[in-house]
Amino acid sequence: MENYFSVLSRCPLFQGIGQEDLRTLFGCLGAKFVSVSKGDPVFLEGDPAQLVGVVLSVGVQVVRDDYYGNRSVFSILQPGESFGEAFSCAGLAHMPVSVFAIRDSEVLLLNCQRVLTLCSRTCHFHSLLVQNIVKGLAQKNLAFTQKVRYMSQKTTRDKLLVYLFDQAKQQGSAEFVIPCDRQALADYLGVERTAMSAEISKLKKAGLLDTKGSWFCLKQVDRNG
Amino acid sequence: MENYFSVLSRCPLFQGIGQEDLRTLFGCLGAKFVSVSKGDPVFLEGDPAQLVGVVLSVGVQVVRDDYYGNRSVFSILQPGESFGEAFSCAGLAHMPVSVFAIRDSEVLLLNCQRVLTLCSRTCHFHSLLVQNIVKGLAQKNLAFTQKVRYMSQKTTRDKLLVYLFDQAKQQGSAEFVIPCDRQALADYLGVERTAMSAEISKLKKAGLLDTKGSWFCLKQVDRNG
DNA sequence: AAACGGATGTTGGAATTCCAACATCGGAGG
DNA sequence: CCTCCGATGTTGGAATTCCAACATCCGTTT
Repeated sequence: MENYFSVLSRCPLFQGIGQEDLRTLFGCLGAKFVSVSKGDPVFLEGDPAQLVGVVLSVGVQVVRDDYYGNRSVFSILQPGESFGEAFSCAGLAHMPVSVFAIRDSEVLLLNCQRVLTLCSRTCHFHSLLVQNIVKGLAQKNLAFTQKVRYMSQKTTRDKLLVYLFDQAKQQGSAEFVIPCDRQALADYLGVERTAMSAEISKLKKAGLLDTKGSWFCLKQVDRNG
Repeated sequence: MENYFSVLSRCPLFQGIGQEDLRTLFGCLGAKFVSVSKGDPVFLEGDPAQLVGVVLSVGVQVVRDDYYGNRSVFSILQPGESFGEAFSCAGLAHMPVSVFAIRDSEVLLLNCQRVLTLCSRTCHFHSLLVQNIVKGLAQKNLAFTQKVRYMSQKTTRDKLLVYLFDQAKQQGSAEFVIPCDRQALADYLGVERTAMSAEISKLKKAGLLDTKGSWFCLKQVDRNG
């Protein structure tokens, strides 16, 4: 574990828990450090859904197979990211996805039930771990809620505008910087980059906004006139 | 609380916790039963995000205002449903939405921090409550993940097919029943009902599936020849 | 300064979706 | 059996999006 403390300390799951406490916690929870060879699974679809994993070194991907067995890559995980908690915490009996190492990798595995069922001597950091898991799940919920709201808008223009209004509100100013480039924004909103670009131009010409690079400025519209 | 035990016992948040245990739990957590008059807020946007609410009687809605103050209804909550946990658990400082009673209503309010921070004498049902919260958040995550995957498909046809393949897989059979009518499915997938209807017809004619009402049957396609 | 490359903007025709209007089906009730 | 009505399917033109190809801008390198 010593080798990975720098990763663990940056992992949202263990935020606020010191190195010594982590050691205690892992003992208490029966945490396992596992080496996975390139191409081998961390777990397979259909396995009991009880694990929460933390990626310690690069090269772990989540894959799912459709009804006809066509495999698609769901996500590629970075060191410090955790996986499996949504499935294990949702009470699913079986994992609906598989996780493979695409290189020789190390992962930390925790038993979700042991994490959530509190030990008799309630240690502070165990409670912190639960709060961190809850926080992560809740934050993903909020992120999903927003994304779905944008994607549910009918037109490219509306998706863009709802997103920009949200940014303005979140940043508390009609003038703000978005955290991604045009291509990433288009992908996030589920629209064509070029169509979005065209809409941005129209909005500019209509005097509704100004933008340069990642900087945007929404112009107040008189809605009563 | 006696009046509402039937609602509370059906609430996912309190699953597996008996009436007597609930009484103890509510005492321990300082739960508050609150009456809200029609039109009054349960909480307002900008309030500290620390509450988890449970709707006890009909008439509670979540609203949000955009950057220019235009109000839109986010969702209407049914008795037994909980609200606010995503915001309070995500560590937001302030509520990004308001919750209003649209009729005289009763709600139960819990302090999220007190729920997640375990009391020194770790009672079993307190742990259960935490697990139920985590389960709810995790299940919403899974539901969102699916919806986003469907909505991210480019065409109506692909959205529909990915959804149907998922259903087949989830129900373990090429023949299955979906839990909603055409209009609701179209809304869920973010497509036009009529466009979806047209796609279904095409797929039928192409021999790729059969359907009647909520019953569907996917035809195995020989992908190797 | 010139060359280069990545990000962004523009354009036009093909493909798709949207929308309204209407057709058809099938169950509930008279 | 008939009528009604909601759910579903069909259709055609308008609107939008998609896609590829290309233009422009701008910072970096040589």
